Amino acid sequence: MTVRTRVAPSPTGFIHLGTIYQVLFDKAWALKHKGSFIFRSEDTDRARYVKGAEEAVLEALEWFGLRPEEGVTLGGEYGPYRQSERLEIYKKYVDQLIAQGDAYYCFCTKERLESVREIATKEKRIPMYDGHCRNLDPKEAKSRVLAGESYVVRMKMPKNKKITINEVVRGEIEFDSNTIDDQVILKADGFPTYHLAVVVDDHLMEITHIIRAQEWISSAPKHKVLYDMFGWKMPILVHTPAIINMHNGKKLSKRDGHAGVDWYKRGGYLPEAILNFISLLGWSHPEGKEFFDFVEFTKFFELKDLSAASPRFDLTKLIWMNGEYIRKLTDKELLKKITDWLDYCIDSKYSGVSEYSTYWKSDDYVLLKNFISSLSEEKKILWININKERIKKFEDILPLNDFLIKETKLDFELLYNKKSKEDVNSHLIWVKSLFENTDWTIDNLKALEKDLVLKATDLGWSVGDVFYPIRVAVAKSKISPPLFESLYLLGKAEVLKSLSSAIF
RNA sequence: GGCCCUAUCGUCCAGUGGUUAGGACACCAGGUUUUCAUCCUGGAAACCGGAGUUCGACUCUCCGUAGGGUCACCA
Repeated sequence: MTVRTRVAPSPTGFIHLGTIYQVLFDKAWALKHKGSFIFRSEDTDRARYVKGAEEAVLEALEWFGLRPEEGVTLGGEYGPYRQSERLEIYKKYVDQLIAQGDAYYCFCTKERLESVREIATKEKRIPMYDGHCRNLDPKEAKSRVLAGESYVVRMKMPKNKKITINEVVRGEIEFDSNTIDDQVILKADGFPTYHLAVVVDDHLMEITHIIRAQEWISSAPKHKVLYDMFGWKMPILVHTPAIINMHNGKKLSKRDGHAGVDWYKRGGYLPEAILNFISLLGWSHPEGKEFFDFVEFTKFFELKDLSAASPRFDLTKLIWMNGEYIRKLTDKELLKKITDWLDYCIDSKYSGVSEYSTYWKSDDYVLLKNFISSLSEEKKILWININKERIKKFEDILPLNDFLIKETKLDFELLYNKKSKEDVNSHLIWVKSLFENTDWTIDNLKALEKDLVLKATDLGWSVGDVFYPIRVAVAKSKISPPLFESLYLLGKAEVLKSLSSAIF
């Protein structure tokens, strides 16, 4: 039996990190068994449909290297892969269920259903459909349908039955059929609901393993009943842990800025780092390794090793891991990625703000881009090199390079730093004259740096005291990337200008 | 509230019927360094509670408790 897994997102335009998390396992499992991973679009909710959303999903999957083998826009033998194009198919199976007496027409209005729910809630009962149309005479119902009355179709949930589903991670889970609603399977607009469509499609597309988020566990018995009604074999069920937002303890929702893939793209996270990190949520490498790529993950991953508990999603560790991945890149690779990332940020219309980032609306992207293109190849590499071990995600590079890309203001108090104005002034005047007589090459500057260290000892100053005022005068901050490399990149004219304005 | 799932350091994961309960991030301290960062060394830090089974339970069972999920003509 060929393994076939699938992801079936609703094309709403938002790509949830949880989808990627799920796909990681779907894709890995299919790959591991030389099977196929399928992308199906569950676009049965016309109200939420967003144009271009399917392409966006695909693009995101590709960014992570989790490309489906088959599906929407990709083609395959089991199409169409868009549920809105499969209406006739669903209709056929709905009719079958009605004919079998496993489903029935329901003419209840939304208002009636609402009031039923309301009363139930008030009386502290479970808000469920009251079965008003369940026992309507099928012939009479049919004639009302033919007469043009608006209707939905509901599945006839059996009474007083134990429904048992088998789940790979959690084992057998038992449900009481009386606690499960007569689910609507066909809506008034002729579209199926998720429950019907997913069962029909998974069966027809010969899906062998349903790997999806754990919030679906409670709908599994509904699906099980449908499979039984059709006389179909249910695929193997696997439920991945829900990712919990550690700030509020709830599952990561799209209201949480960092739930969307774009947030990571924009912040400058590497897809391979994200993948590595999330694969460690609910799973661990048998050898205890922390760093591994997707291919290695696929090799070691087993569905049964998945944890049943829901992990809290701690960005801190991802940030650390992303930094590690950045440092593994060559200077050239990193430079390319940073420039691509800048282009992405500049081109993107996105203007969201986030509690985790304050740079998203900044013009700094353009300034930095211009700065980089103004550098010679040799300077570009030097620049990336001194930034590499100082950033954990690309966006960190913005504040770090403030003084290189724009006018920044000098804080004299910071410059003097409890020393006398006279001492600092005379020191800077002296340094300035040294710079003036220096031919601006990196070698000369590094030599000068060495001289200054020696000079400090002569003068009986601490080495730090010698460099501190230069750093503050030029970088306008007491922290900066390596000083002389920075001076070199800034250029002689700018450096002298900064020193002049620091001397009074 | 009904139903379902879950429970080891602050966080993510290991772990065995008898262990000094292990690793990573974060944190703290020290070292390297002209700042920051990187890097190195060390430290603090956990088995939700109560019964039961057992010679012995963090590990098995039950009951609590807590957290999460789900109860739509959304998926």
